[in-house]
Amino acid sequence: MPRVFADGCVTVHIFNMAEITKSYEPKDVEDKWYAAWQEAKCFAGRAAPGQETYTIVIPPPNVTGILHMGHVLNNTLQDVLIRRARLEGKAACWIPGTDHAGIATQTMVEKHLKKTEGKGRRDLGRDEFLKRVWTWRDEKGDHILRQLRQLGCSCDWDRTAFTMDADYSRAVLTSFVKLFNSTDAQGRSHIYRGKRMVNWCPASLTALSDEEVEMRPTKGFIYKLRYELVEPSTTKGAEGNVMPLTHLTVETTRPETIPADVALAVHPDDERYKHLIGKTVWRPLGERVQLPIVGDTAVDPVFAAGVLKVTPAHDKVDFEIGQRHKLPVIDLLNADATLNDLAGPALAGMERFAARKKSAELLRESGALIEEKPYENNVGYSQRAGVPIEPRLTQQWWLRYPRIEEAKQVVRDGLIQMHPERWSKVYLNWLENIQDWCISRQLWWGHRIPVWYAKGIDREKLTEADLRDPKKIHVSLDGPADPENWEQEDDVLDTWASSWLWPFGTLGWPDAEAQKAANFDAFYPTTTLATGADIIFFWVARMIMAGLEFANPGAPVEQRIPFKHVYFNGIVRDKQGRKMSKTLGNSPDPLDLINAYGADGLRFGLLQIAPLGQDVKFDESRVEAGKHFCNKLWNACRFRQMSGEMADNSSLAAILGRVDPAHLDDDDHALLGALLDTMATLEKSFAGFEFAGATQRLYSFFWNDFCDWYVEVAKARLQEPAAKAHVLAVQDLVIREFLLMFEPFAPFITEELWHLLGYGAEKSFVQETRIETAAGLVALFAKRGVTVDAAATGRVEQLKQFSTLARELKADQSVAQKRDVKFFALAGQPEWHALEKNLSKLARLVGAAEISRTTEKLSLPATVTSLGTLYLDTGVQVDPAAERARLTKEIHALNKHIVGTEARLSNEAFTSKAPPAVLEGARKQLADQQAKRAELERLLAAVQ
RNA sequence: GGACCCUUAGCUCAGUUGGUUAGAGCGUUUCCUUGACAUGGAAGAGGUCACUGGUUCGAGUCCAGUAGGGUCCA
Repeated sequence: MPRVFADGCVTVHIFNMAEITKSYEPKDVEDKWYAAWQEAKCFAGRAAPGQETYTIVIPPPNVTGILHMGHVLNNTLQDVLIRRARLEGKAACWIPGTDHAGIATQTMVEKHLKKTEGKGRRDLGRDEFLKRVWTWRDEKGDHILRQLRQLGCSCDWDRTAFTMDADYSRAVLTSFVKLFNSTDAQGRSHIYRGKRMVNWCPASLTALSDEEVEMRPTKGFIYKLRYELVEPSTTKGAEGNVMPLTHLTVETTRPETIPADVALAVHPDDERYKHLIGKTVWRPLGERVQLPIVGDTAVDPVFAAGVLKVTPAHDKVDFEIGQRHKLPVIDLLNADATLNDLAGPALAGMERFAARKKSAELLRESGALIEEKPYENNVGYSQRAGVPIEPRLTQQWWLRYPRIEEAKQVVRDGLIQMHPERWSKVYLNWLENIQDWCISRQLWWGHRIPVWYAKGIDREKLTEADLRDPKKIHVSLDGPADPENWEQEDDVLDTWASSWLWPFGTLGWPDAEAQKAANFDAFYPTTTLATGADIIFFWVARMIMAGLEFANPGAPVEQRIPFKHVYFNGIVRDKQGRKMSKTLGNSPDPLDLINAYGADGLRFGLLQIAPLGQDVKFDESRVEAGKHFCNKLWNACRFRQMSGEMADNSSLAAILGRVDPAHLDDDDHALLGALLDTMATLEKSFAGFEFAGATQRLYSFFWNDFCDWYVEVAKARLQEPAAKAHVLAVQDLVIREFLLMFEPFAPFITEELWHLLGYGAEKSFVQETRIETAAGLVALFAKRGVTVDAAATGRVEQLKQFSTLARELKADQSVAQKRDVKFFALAGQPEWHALEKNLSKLARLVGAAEISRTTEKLSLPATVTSLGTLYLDTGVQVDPAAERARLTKEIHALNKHIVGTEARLSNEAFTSKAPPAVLEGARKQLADQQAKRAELERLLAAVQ
């Protein structure tokens, strides 16, 4: 379909060798090529026998999520890796998918339900509610996967997985059953059920794992309270004097829990109180009862007055103290953190924070409150719901992690490498202090735990032994044969207890047939996991343990690990350094950026600010620069097309066949040298996951080495009939190799240009081409009789400096734009020889009518180059004073460097200890600087 | 309290085994629409590399400490 641009330019997209337009318009190109790639199924992970594979599993985004900048960075990185692997000839497989995200999704649907129908989930019942969630997922889900296509992600979409898929669910339940039936090193079942203190989220009404709790400093109050002794006593003061004692002073931030106090605790060695152990105090709030004073080493005698109120139901430490002293448990909180009747009539029914205020008032009235002062302490918040969690004693399912030691060892041994390496320390530290994992959630959306209780059994009172009694508990994938006698567990599994199977669950595990169909043997272990360090515990560590436990059982450890490399990308932050988040509204919509700058521009721009594992502040100007770079590439190719007839570009051999070794000049050699260097740099960058370095080199190679210099100097050579075909061949070669290197970073524009310049046949794609290694290209050059002359780079560098100095001189003389000026070079024979060969292109570059040799010293403005003194004849009278000032300034600047170099060289320690190359470099530098200064001084003296 | 990271130009960032005069993009100053590209070209200004000390012939780079910022774990 013809497209008319604003400037009236009309373009028609035909498949091959169309005329290149004036500027790059990403939209059409992106849509067209993505559709073509998909149609050709060229992202399919297919491995020939023996072919090296490269596998990535996507960190599955929430099924109802939308693309944000973090996804863009993370997925661009994965796409860069997978596309590069394809170009290297590996069987690349990138498995996409989504996570059912239990709490997040259920909360979202519940909110929607409330808003549209005014109902809660319990009004609908479990089955009906789940139907609604699935409908929601079908309507709103996978949006993010479509967005990833717009970014250019080359996932194998036929493998798209979802953690709630039937197959995947079966994998999740299988893992549960296997862990339930297996034991750890101490012979204990990996999975058990127990009434323990958990992190309870009063908003989501479920237990959370420790990892889902976030400690936040929170401003509140601390209340200093009197607990009256039933029998007054004495205590020892600071000087050992005996003083009367009528009450104990307790400080607490949670006075509303006093009705649940069952004791006071003091340190057993505390001289002030140890004689009181066994005595009693009056509870100051709630039912007026006597509380025992117990001695426990968990009490910090230095904190506050050294007396702790013991509230076993509402604090983890208190619970443990309660257990040690066989104290009762009074739970006065409901699931939603309102107070129940045990709190007493004054507080019952109140919300916890209101109850806190109320109880402080009551205590003040009764005289028990001594003081109330502002206080900041760390409070655990539900990461998802953002409310303070409550420690709560409930029955939950727990996992004793399998393979903890092995999981440490594979990282220590380098079988799994983390990039940057420092994260392995964080990982190991977590494993050293690992706690059992609370895997049950009181939700409906998720994998329902495959446990059935015999009807009529009291679930609250089941013992460890009962759990192993098949008459009381049934655990299996498909449930009991006589379902009428059983009731299934209501809880579902933590979302992470499904996604920890992701690297093999997406490859067919545990079904042998499915594994074969997915080519599990070729693609597992996966190669690289790219993710954020914020989920190193949630996901990375757990996947490693799961892989070791379940994948390729019995095989050597290197076949069981889930991945070989973990690349931690940084977190994308806003200009103020804040995390980008929906609530802050500080994240630009990536699709807006794609519309404004093109997907390639966004990808390239973001990678330029994404150093290894460091957080990045998002800077839109980088994305704009990415777009500009694409446009530069586009126009360089456009210029190539306009410079001469296109010849056979269909293969590297064909292009090399058009390169004429007899016509290779210094510029060709320098350019090919830079190309080889860029290729080598990329090879090194990919090996070390250093993307910023790779993008920088690509940028400078193409823009500076190729466009700014080679293309400009080649303009003169293109006028020579004998050299023209050769020069075009060199350009075709370099553009081809550049497109191959650039394709992983900018797949759309490279694909388009690849075809426009005839590198690829119709219905073929860049990624089907094998990229050469630098060494491989050197060998191909050699076959063609070409040896890249490394010394040419230095000679070209001299010419670059020469033109810069010539332009600078013109600018100084205010004739920067005049093109009819004359230059005279006062040069020795070798210098003139170097210049003579390049006069036409130099004249063109600097904008001169003529550059010629002079053997006489002239009275003209001049500059000193490494190829001789260069005089500029503008035809206009110069101002001697200004000339003297200019030369003096330059001499002054040069002097500073000479002084420094002289000082170094006159230091005997330096001359005796520095390596010869460094020493020689310094000597040569000094000689050059001194010669230049001498010449500048001569010029200065000559100005009259 | 423990661990880790960061501090380089006005802004965002490179700078991987220590070695000429520390780089890029954006911004900024001057000049330029010359047939690839103004999404461009040319020339320029702009840095005590947070601070202090140490190791070394030589430190942005290595070591120790200080200050500020950030993250994780308790």
